[in-house]
Amino acid sequence: MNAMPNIFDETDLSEIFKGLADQEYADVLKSGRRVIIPQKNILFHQGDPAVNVVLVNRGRLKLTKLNEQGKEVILRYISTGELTAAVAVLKNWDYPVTAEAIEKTEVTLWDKPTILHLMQKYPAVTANLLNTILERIDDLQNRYLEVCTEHVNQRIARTLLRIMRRAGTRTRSGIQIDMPLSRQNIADYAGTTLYTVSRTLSAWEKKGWIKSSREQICRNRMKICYFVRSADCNF
Amino acid sequence: MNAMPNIFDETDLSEIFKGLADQEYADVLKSGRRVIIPQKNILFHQGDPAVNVVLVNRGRLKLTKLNEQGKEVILRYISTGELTAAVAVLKNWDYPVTAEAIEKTEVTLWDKPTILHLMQKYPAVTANLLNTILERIDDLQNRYLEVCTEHVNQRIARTLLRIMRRAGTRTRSGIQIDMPLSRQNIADYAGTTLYTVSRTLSAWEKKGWIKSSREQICRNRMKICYFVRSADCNF
DNA sequence: TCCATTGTTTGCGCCAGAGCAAAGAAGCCG
DNA sequence: CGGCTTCTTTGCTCTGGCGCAAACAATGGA
Repeated sequence: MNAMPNIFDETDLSEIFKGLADQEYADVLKSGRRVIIPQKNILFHQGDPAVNVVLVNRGRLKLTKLNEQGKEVILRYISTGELTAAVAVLKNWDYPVTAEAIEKTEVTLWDKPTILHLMQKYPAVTANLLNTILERIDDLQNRYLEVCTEHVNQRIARTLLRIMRRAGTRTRSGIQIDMPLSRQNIADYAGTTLYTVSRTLSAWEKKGWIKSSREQICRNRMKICYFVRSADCNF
Repeated sequence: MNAMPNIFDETDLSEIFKGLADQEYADVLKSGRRVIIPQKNILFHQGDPAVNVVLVNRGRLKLTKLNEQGKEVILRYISTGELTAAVAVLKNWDYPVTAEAIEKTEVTLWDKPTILHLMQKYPAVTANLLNTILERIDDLQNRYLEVCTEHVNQRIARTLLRIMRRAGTRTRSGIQIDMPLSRQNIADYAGTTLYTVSRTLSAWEKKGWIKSSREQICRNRMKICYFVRSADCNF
């Protein structure tokens, strides 16, 4: 019960709650089930029947998709206040992706009957859900265009900028990504390889465009931080 | 007025009308504006303010997206009975793509107030709209994975299969694509180049996997047909 | 019928980027 | 502190696929 104030603080800006009165979203929240997922644990696997719509209250999920040969891409990171899996649940699909917690993550889960009920009770929930989905389409279309038409270094740059926009904090020397992000992760996001990412970032570092390290500014296991002086990155 | 029976015949299976009574969808249809777009004409340009939701009554639209350097991809073909532009209109965006009629095409257009009104009046319209959008997300996610992880020949094969699934008719010798489809189109859809597509198709033709020509089976200007013996295409 | 236009094929060269291997570097744990 | 694990870097090689150029093929219009 004394956890309630935190809940509101942390999910205050959530896309799903826009337009709801305080007590309404308390209702929405408490009709869901709260779960803590330890770092590196899987919330759901690609191919599992889609049961729950997911809201991230705290932490971050990585959504990945595998092809038949076992090659992987990162479709998206889901950060605090964001939703995922709505599409699959509403359509009675299997999850089309795998969701892994890249840090200790707290989520709220609603099963299909519950979310349908909420959508009916609070039209704003429907609208917000729809909005979320529409943004994702736009993002995907853009990234599809990019991966079809642009060179690897451009895609890597865009990947960094995208991630910074959603997980970056300003510091004196630039914008810092504060989540664990390996070269492999960047490669999976940009549709390239570990080696190419490493070479590209090294080159940029020599040019002074970025600074990458494992220093303690990021307090995760990997402690990788990227600093990008935005003036030099005019993509 | 004597056009009305045709209207119903041709749009009968439309995704937007599922779950509506006959007179209800008559109402939906007639609250839209009918327009004929000649072959090769543009219905809307990427970057224009998104005004109308579009239903294709007859014919086919090609949705393309350009990047800053002028390189193009085909995001989708919109065939008879299918919708497009709902996302952009609902979000008050500019159209994120360009829509061109690849044959003489008849469409119904609804502006934002009208479509909102219809969505309110007929919940089935909302549901069907949402469904359409969700299918598109899934398709995009799959294609994004493919373009990131698969080789060109696989992507070309998938492109053909995808287009055949949606614009193919069975014949004695295989499945025939009956819409104008150039090597460049296939390239833009698969994220590769004209030359690579041509070489790949030539190779497949030598193997007897496909037959491509400009014969009169397709009665469009280009008259290109692809026959694929499905047994040999186990992608 | 002939010419202009539009689409297709194919030879050739080149290079961006993949992939392997092997050596660092950083963090973790006992 | 030392050894193990995880991540990163970089040299080297190789090739898939791009892109030009030029010839060829089909269509449509005058």
